[in-house]
Amino acid sequence: MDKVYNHQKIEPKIYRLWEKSGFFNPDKSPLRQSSNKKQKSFCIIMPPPNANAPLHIGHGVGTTLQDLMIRYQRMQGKKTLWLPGTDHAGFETQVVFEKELEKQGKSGLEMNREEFFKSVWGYTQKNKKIVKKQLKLLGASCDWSREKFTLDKNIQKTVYQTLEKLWKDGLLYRGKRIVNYCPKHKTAFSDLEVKYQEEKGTLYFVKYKLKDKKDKWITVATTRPETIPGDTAIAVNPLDKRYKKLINLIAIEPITRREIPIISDKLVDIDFGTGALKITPAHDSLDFEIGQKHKLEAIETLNFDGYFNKLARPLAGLNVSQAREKSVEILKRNGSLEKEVDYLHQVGHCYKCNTKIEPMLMDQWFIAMTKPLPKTKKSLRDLAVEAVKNKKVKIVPSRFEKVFFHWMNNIKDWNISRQIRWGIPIPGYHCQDCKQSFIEINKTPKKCIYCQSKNIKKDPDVLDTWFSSGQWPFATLFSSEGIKSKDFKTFYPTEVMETGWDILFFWVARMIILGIYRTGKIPFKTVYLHGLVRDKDRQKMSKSKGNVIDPLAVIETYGTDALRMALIIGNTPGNDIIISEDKIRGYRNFANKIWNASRFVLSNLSDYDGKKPILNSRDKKILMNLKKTQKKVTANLNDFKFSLAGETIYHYFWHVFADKIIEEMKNRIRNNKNKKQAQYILYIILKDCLKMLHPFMPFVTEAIWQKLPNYQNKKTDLLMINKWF
RNA sequence: GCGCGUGUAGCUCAGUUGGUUAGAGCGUACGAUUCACAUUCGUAAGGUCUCUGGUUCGAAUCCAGGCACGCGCACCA
Repeated sequence: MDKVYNHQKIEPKIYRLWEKSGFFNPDKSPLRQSSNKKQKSFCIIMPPPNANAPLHIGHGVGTTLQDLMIRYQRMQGKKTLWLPGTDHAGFETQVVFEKELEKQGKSGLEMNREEFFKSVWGYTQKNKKIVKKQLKLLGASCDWSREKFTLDKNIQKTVYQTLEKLWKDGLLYRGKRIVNYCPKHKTAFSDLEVKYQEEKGTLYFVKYKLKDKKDKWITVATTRPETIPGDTAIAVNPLDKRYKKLINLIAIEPITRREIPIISDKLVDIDFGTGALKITPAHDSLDFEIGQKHKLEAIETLNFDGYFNKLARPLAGLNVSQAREKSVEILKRNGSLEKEVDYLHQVGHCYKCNTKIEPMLMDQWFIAMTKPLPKTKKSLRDLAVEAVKNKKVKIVPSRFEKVFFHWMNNIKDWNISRQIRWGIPIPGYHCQDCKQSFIEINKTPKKCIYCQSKNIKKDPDVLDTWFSSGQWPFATLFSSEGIKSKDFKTFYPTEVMETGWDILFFWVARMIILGIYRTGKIPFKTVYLHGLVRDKDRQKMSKSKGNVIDPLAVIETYGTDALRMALIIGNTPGNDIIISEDKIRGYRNFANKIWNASRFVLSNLSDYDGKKPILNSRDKKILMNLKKTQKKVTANLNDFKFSLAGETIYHYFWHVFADKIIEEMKNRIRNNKNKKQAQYILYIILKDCLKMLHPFMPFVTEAIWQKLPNYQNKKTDLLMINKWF
């Protein structure tokens, strides 16, 4: 054995050894056969990394924690499956890819749909390979024979079937609604993709003259005077005494001079501004809601390219900020502007490019979240809330359950269509005659299912990525046989979903919703939410910020085991962690400590026969203490307290075993005092420590295990599949 | 507005249902070392556990409130 642990030399060899054994595959693991018939299964579906970039250190956290659980459970003798895969990540990937093109001086617009799709496909395939290589470097013991991609044929088939089911159940509908629209990316988003930022704005108090009542007016407060040409009413609260007499009168909109009614609706906040609200159904979601109720016209004055059209007359051809300036100018000139007040408010921005989101009226596909399922009184939301409420799905840490309920209570219908090119196409069709839309997943329809017209058009949009990844837990296990497949029966519901808290709504909630809806069963029993890795300035790591740490570089310098340990210790669920090189170096030293302590023990076992000698009470006490440590580590692992488990074994190995026990036994062996007992104790503790350490630091422990003497043929070849205590 | 989190050693963070001298990594001081390991060992310095009050035999831990920072959600136009 080398004097210093050489991770660069050993880690690749060990991974090859594991892969060659085939034991990552639960069907081939020998621990399975040696256990009783009612063997429990343990399955984690890996959150699929986006196939658009190499992994960053944040992925390292998830991968490490999952591998830790998987290795521990595998050693517990369970039929253990960790299923890997990657996500095509629709919008995310398209953005990254277009940036790449830009760097090369190209543009995605030069390509037609097929060419574009093909080049992105190639791009993701390349990244998939990199991701896979990185996962292996991290020591991931996942079953590569079951690897999946969100665009695999079978996955897409499952996704389509779910879509069809939703359609047939009346939960998927085509509707013209206000959606969040990014004028730069020219696509709609769900509510989650909008980031609100506080901004200094101006609240304009605008006078609308009353028709037939000279010199009388009603004043409304608005931050968006440029939308005035889209106004189709003014609304006041029915309880507002100030305006009671004005209800049902006609006001004159001050830019294009149209006549609009004054209506009453209890959604209007009496205390805001003047208590009178201008209603622009086409460009505001509350206004749209009120407009629907009162059957108001929705005048779409803003085009999808971000410029106003001729319906906004004097503002036509201007973008939003230009139009705002111009409208204020007009209002000032004609005496309609009562006053301007500085105003701090939250403005929605595109989470990717920070462009201001425009609420726009668009035809999109929505999933009804609060509508009852056929023959039940329960909605998709109800099913998910119920599962978490009665602890069928447990969230760790539990405080996120509150957050989950809060979000669920406010949930709105989910817009799943995206006006981009990379993703799973929506199998939707629009009839040009009767103007109705429908879903058809099995064939290309020839005519409209409603009016039989042959004048139908394929929907050009793709599905929100989260709609497909929201089905990941069962889609990955379905293979081609769906709900009857063997893997699905064996491993679903899966045991743990390990992911970051930042995608609790985006992903976890949707998996619970779609999992229960499609299979009737929860997708996983426990959700473990790890913290985000942040840099020294507490910034979230992201490629666009350029502050990512490349795990490859860290692994090369300090080794995977050191990195893993640094990511586990001090990392508690739901709390973010800051990773420092010093910490990683510290655990590199620990790996070396394990190596050298083992080297010492092994070099002193040459004349030992492996038999258990009679022990005195002092030696028994030492072994009792070992048992106590095992119990503590086991309990912590069962309780998702990985940091504590890691600290416990770290402390025991270094400061009890190496510092105290080895020193004592060293003297006894040298002086030939109870030498056999000393050798026995060293051997037993080392062996057990390697087991305990293996889920944390798989490489160094396996490498040493391979050098352990094999007394009475009792040693299993690979530590990886050795039985936990 | 509603909700959540954090505040522990110089720095970054742990602290398991309240229970002896509050821990880790790095850093600091002094010393050791051909004997498994300088990626080492020993010793030490360094903490009013954010503040105030309460419950308790006992509180970093539970409760109430204050201060500071961070975050999530929300149709206040």
